[in-house]
Amino acid sequence: MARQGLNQRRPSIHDVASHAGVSAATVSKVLRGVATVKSANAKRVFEAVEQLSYRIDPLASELRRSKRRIIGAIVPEFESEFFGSIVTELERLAEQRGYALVAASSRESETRETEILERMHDWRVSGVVLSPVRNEHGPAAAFMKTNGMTGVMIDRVIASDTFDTVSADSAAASAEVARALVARGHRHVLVIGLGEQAATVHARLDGFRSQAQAIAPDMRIDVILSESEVAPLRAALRSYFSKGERPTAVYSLFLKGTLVALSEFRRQAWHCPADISLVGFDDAEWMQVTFPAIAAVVQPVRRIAMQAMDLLFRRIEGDDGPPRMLLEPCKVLMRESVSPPGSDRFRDQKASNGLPPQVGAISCPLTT
Amino acid sequence: MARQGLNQRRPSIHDVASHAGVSAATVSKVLRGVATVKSANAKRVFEAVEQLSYRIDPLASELRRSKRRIIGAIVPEFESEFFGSIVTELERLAEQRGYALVAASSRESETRETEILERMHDWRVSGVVLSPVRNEHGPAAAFMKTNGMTGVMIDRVIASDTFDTVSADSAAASAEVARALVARGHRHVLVIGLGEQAATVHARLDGFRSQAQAIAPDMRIDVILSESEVAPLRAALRSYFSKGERPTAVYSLFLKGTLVALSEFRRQAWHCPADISLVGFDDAEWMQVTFPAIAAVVQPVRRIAMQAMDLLFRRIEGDDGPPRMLLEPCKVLMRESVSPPGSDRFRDQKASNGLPPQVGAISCPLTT
DNA sequence: GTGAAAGCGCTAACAT
DNA sequence: ATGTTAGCGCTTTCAC
Repeated sequence: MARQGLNQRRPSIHDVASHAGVSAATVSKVLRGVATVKSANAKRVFEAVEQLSYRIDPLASELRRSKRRIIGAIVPEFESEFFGSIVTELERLAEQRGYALVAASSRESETRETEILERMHDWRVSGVVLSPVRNEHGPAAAFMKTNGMTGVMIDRVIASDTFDTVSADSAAASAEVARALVARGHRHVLVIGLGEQAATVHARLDGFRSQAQAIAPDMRIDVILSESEVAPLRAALRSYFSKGERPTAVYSLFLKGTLVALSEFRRQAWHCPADISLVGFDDAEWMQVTFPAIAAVVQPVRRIAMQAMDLLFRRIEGDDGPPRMLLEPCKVLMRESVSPPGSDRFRDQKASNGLPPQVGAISCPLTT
Repeated sequence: MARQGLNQRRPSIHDVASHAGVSAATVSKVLRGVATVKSANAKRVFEAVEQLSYRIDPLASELRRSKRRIIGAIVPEFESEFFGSIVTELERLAEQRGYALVAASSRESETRETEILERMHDWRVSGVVLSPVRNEHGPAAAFMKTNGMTGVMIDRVIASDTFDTVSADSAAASAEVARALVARGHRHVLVIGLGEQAATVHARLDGFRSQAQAIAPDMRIDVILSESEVAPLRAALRSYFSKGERPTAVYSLFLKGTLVALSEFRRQAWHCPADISLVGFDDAEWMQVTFPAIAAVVQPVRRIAMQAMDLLFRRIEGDDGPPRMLLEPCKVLMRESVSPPGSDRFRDQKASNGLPPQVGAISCPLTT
């Protein structure tokens, strides 16, 4: 049985050289495609490479050339669809340009964020795509600036005076949510969010609030922002409801809040949307297969990744223009979890056949 | 405005040396904690390090020492909660031992899987945690073996004669699902799965089938296995239902199948669990906040990651015993989506108040 | 105790 | 057209 991990010393460029009867320099030239090599020798080099199944050690090579074809990516977590997709896209785009992507998760900690950044700096990465825990003014950004790192910030950012930023146009999306809710007659909305994600949360909240107030001055907007953890938000929400507050709709500014809201609805034995409507920022695959299907703001993940990489490589290639700030438009999907308040259209339907309502004919493509 | 990306040459060990008035060798010794350095000199070195904010270039250092403190991780995708958590855990465990984790996604392609493996081999990673697209016999495993790489395989594997494997005990979990369904009186179950994930799917299917047949020989089990894509599964499921087949329960062998099943239920205007029960392999956060809450098999993510890393580092440290095969027990959460067939307990409840049923008093902790 | 020298695997001038 | 030499940033004998 062939054993694993023998760690047989891999052939070096010198092994190839002696095998082919040339010098290491020649091998290097052949492999980097320098034209000035006699084709007979080139051939012998290729044969030796083949025989020894030699491959360049990219890290050694890049050490010598003092540049590393590595892009770092830092996200708050790997577990969510959103950041998972972001990393997937960044990986694809980096590899497209012949770079390797090294991804790490800050696990919602700014300390860890900076540590990762230090490591990436130690690795001499060519550039970093940073999705900061909090916003564009944290210690990570400061570290990048101080150390002259090349980077682009995404997602939980508004605008930086040092780095390019790319994010979803949260304010516009929130305004659209406001219009949709107002149009359906909602005049008392609870907005829930996480405090620490300052940049994004405020954009989302303000976008909603200003639009709502503009078109429905009688709108009452309650806000519950918790710290970074989910538990306090749940507690606050529970206490809010137990005080007898009954908004007709909830707008959650982030995915976990949507889950919290749903679970609190269950706890109160409220039916969505008959008793209360729900819209959440961030879409997820499951939201279109549940009953009711959950209305959501869809972030343009691929576009964000694309723009970020474009800007990053522009910087890597030497562009030193002023920092750019990109806002990419979201899509708002008004699904079944939103209906006019008190309309009870589902409840009414049910009375007729004794069954909860189902929208049978809708096809629900899972592909996103 | 301080510009980014200046790429000011970073201080090297020689800069520190001259700053401290010693040689590079001495600096190296101090930094690696060799005791035989006069403390006065050590102090000056530390000061210089501080002043220049010098940091060792780990890649250069490891080049010289011909070992790289890097662990590679390859997963089929980043987007799912399961693999997201796996990567998070692996990252944590690798860093705990002073290694960096470099994660990559094969995007369900065996070709890409091997390419990634080649790159990691080029990088001279110390070891690899591979979650193969298909199973332990694919080209990736062959590549690792041929090249004497150190590695552990997880998730979609049963047992390898070359590498350690760690996976959830799919068969046992499936048997438990079978018992639960049989106990509730189900005698016609549809099992759906994805064909290409051969290793896992078969363990899950066989575990279910043999247990069901053992305790309920009259059980009818239909099986729909599709290729790797979701679309054909959906089509097959739709055609199956449109033929008039009416199993009383569906057991989905993987998460995406659970979503497909739910969306097809909707399409048929069937109510879960009144009309049909549903259990899925793989849990997700949202499954406990929907109505009905979805019954699911919970994989022991952290344990899998832990065991994988333990085995891997044992190999890295030279263990060359025979390959081990670890099966970690799952938890089966029988939530509301499973009820006795035709029981209509929800339907009955509804008749009384004209509302769909809600389990109000259940608290649904989101923490997993 | 310390530093000069050699070298990890590779590349780039510079000779030839 | 090729090989020699020097060196990327670091570590490690091995003399002193």
